Order: sequence, then structure tokens, then C-alpha cells
Amino acid sequence: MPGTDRRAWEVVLESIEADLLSGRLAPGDHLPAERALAADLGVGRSSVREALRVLEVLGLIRTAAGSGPSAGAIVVALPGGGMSALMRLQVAAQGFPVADVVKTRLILEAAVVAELARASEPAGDTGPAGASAHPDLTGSAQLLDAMEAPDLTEAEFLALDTQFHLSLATASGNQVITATMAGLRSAIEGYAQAGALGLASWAETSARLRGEHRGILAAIDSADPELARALVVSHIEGYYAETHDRPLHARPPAPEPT
Amino acid sequence: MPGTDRRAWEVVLESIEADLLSGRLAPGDHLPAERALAADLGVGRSSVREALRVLEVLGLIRTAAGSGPSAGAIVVALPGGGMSALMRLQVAAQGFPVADVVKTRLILEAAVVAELARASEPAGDTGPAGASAHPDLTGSAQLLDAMEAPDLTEAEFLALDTQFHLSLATASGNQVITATMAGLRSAIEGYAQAGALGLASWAETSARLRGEHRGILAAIDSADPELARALVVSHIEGYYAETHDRPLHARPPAPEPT
DNA sequence: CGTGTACTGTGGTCAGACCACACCCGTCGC
DNA sequence: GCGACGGGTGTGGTCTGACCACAGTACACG
Repeated sequence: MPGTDRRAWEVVLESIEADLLSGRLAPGDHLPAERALAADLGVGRSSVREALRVLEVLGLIRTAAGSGPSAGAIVVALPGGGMSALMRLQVAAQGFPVADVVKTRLILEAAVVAELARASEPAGDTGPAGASAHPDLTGSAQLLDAMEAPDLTEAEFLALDTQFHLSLATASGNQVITATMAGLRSAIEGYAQAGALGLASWAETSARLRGEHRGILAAIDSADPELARALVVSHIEGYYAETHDRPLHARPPAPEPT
Repeated sequence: MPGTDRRAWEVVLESIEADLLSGRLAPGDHLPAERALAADLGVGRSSVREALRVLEVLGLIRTAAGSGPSAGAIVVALPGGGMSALMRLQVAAQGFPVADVVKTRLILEAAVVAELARASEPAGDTGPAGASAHPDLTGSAQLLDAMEAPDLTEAEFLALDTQFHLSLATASGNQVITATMAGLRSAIEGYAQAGALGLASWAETSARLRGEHRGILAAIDSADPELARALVVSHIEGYYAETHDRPLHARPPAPEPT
């Protein structure tokens, strides 16, 4: 019979996935207790725990010890953490080249700002089927204000920068893009910080970045998709080239032929 | 002291991530045996196994029992499987709306074919820094030939369709996009199949899809980025609208107010 | 009626045991 | 001398049982 050859924890994972797909489990629901799940599926508790651990890292469930309504494993479906862990580790393991991460981020963010600009059309929207009239960018603007503080360290500035770019993705309303952008961003966080330390003049660079941010937001507000897209492209390509001493689309330096 | 309050399996995960980042671990390397790892880090073997399970699902390692050089846990960094699992489960758990998945796929694939068309410029490339001259699309073309077989079932056709679209991403050479496209595609595989069964005329639709595929490839070959992009957009939007009875950018029908 | 304490069930962790497996190497037979 | 065969050894895979910390709950007590 099929299924017997699968590893025990895979059986658990598939069972839970089937419950999700069939609607027996929905966000907010409690999973059965680990011991009960083990008994139901005929596997050991440790196998159940391995499956639950995977689901937790992937952002599908949240676990809490103790008793009461908030205890146990609860379906949450928050993809951000899982995507970040996946991309961070793949970059660490050299499965994802940093340049590919940046290129992908560039594509997604350019599309996001172009759509935001399109949706920002003052009158007549994109039609009655338009996603959401006038996406909320007040949070993004507030982040830009916070970045004007003169005594920010590189790390603080970059943390706000991350939040700003992420807020644009959030404003687009696309859950997949939001989570992916969060993952891409966290994957290269270390590189962005390392690059900032090697810059000739941080004050000069950060001033330029601030100005570019304002320009992007202005282009969105003025409903100019192509301008917004172009500004994002030069913003990201510029920072990459400045911190890596080569343009984004160049071949990386040949690996040492040791 | 920090780190003590973290859960045991997180300690293992962080330890391995640190080894990857520092270069102590690289693709192809063996991880220490589970029992040794547990002893080194002062945790139980079950905690080590939970961490390794996560790494395995994320595509970071491959495990094999037995003895010899191929046994044990080996760093592999194959992001496709992990991305697929993550997106499939997030769609199942309603963290990712299907429409957002399709929209994201549309953005990425449009960018991919546009870049392929740009790189297909017959002479003078994109300069000495160009990614790779003339990306290899023979595999993509062969898949289209295979899709001409008249006796294909819906499932077989869609499987080839998945491979075709994935081959385009692969041809771009971008690891992140390739893995992401694989994940997006596997996440909506079930919906694509269910949609195919509800079509008025599968023969008619599949014939149209075949023609559109040829057109996309032709646009790439003729180095026309904008045409390739437009064809991809209408290809994906068309299939979505046909199988969901509404355009991709429309609001989904209001949920039942039960 | 309020308060505090024991109880119960949860996830978190560990230790130990057994299994199947695959390689390695020594022995045995030719 | 050489090949085949068999046990030895170490691996991941799994299960069992136990203990802990924790948080809510029920009940007895004042």
C-alpha cells in the first residue's frame, strides 16, 4: 500500500496539508495535541514534532505551551518568517547568489511601484474592478521622515530602509510579493550592512538615498508608473554598484582557481 | 546569558547557519553525525533532528542512512523543493491568495522573457558584461514539440506546460527566480488542473495555449522584449480569466457572509 | 463571595533503545 | 593469488517513556 514507504514525519505533514486543503483546518484553528496526533496517525510523537517544527518554521503554525485557548499549535499562515528563513539560509549555503537576489528584488519592486502609481490615479481609478483605490502610503512617508534624523547609525538607517521598501510591497496588497520581498531583503541584510561600512562617505550616500526615496514616493503620488519604475531601478542598481564596485548585471569576479 | 532561552532546536539551526556563513560548511560537505552534533551543542538528539528536518525541507541538506561517503547529512542547497513546499502550504492555509500567486508569477515571467529576448540579440550582445550570450532555449522548444502530441491528457499537458515555463526561468540563469517560479507553479498546480476540467473545450483551449507558447518563443528569438512581455501577460491573464470566470485583476467574489 | 492552591493538559526536551541500511574489511574457499 | 562472502560498524529513522515548565481551570477553603 502506498504511503507506508514514506517517512513517518512526511505522513504527518501530508495529513495536515490534506486537512488544510479540504478545509478541515483553517487559520485560527487548533491542531490536535501532539500526543493525540501521534496516536491517530500511528507514528511516534517525535515524528509528529518534526513535522510540526517544519510547519512552524514555514510560518504555518504557532505553538505555545501551557493550557487554555492560546496554548497548543494554532494555524496562523504568516509566510514572512518562513520565506526569510528559506532565503537567508539559501544565500548562506550559496544556493542563491547575492546578485540574483538583488535582481529579483529589483524586478518585484519595480512592478510594485509601477502598480502603486497606476492605482494612485486621482480620478476614475482603474475601473470598478480596481484592486483598492488609493493605496495607503502614509506609513511609507512616515518612515522617510524618521530616516531624516541626523544621528542615525548605518544599521538604524538600513533598518528603516528595509521597512520603507517593505511598506511599499505591503501597500500593493499582494501577500506573495510582500512575503517574498521580506525574504529577499532579510537574505541580503548582512551584505547591505557590510557594504555600507565600506563606503567612501556614508553621509553623502545616505543623503542620496533619502532623496531617491522621496522621488519614488513622489512619482507614485503623481501617478507616473514609468518614472516610479525607473527611479526604483536606478536606486537599487546604484546602491549595489556602489557597495560591490561593479554593476548589478556584470559577471561576478572569477572564483579563485585554487 | 543570551541563547539559553532559545529553544534547543533553534540553537542547532543557528549553529549550522553560522557555519555556512563562515565557510566552515559549503555545498557538498558532510554535517557531523546527529549524535556528535547533539553532544557538541549540549542538546538532545531529537532537537538536532528537528533542526535537520527543517533544513531538509528547506532544501539545504540531503540525508541518507547507511554508511560510506554518500551517507549522512550533506549540504546541497537546492531551493526548489523548499520553495514549493512553502508556497504550496501557504496557499493551502490561505496565507497566499491564488490571485496573488498568479500575479507574482506574471511579473516574474514577464521580466524573464523580456530579459531572454534582450540577451538573444544576434550581434554585439549586451556588452562584455552581458550575462550569457544566447541563452539555451532548445530544451524549451523540445517541450513545445512534446506538447503537440495529440493524445495528451489534461494533466500531461499541464505537466509539460509547467516544465516549459520553468525552462524559461532556468534559461535566464537566475537561481532565485527559478526557485520562486517553481514554488509558485507548484502552489497553483491543483487549481490549474481543476480549472482545466471545467473548460468548455479543452481541445480549443490547448490549441490556443500551444500557439501562444510558440509565439512567446518566437518573440524571444527575434529579440523583441516588449512583444515577448506582452505575449506572456496575455497568455497568463487569459488562462486565469478562462478558468476563473473573471479577470486576474478583479476583486474576488465576496466571501459567503455565513 | 473572594482567594489561593492543587490539578490537568499542553508543548519542550532528553535518554535510551531498536531497526534497516550500506559500506568496509577480514576471512574463507577456490 | 584472487574472488566471493560474511560480520562489524556507523549512519539515519523511529519509537517509547520519562521529566520539566508553563498556563489555565476547578475546587476547596476562608
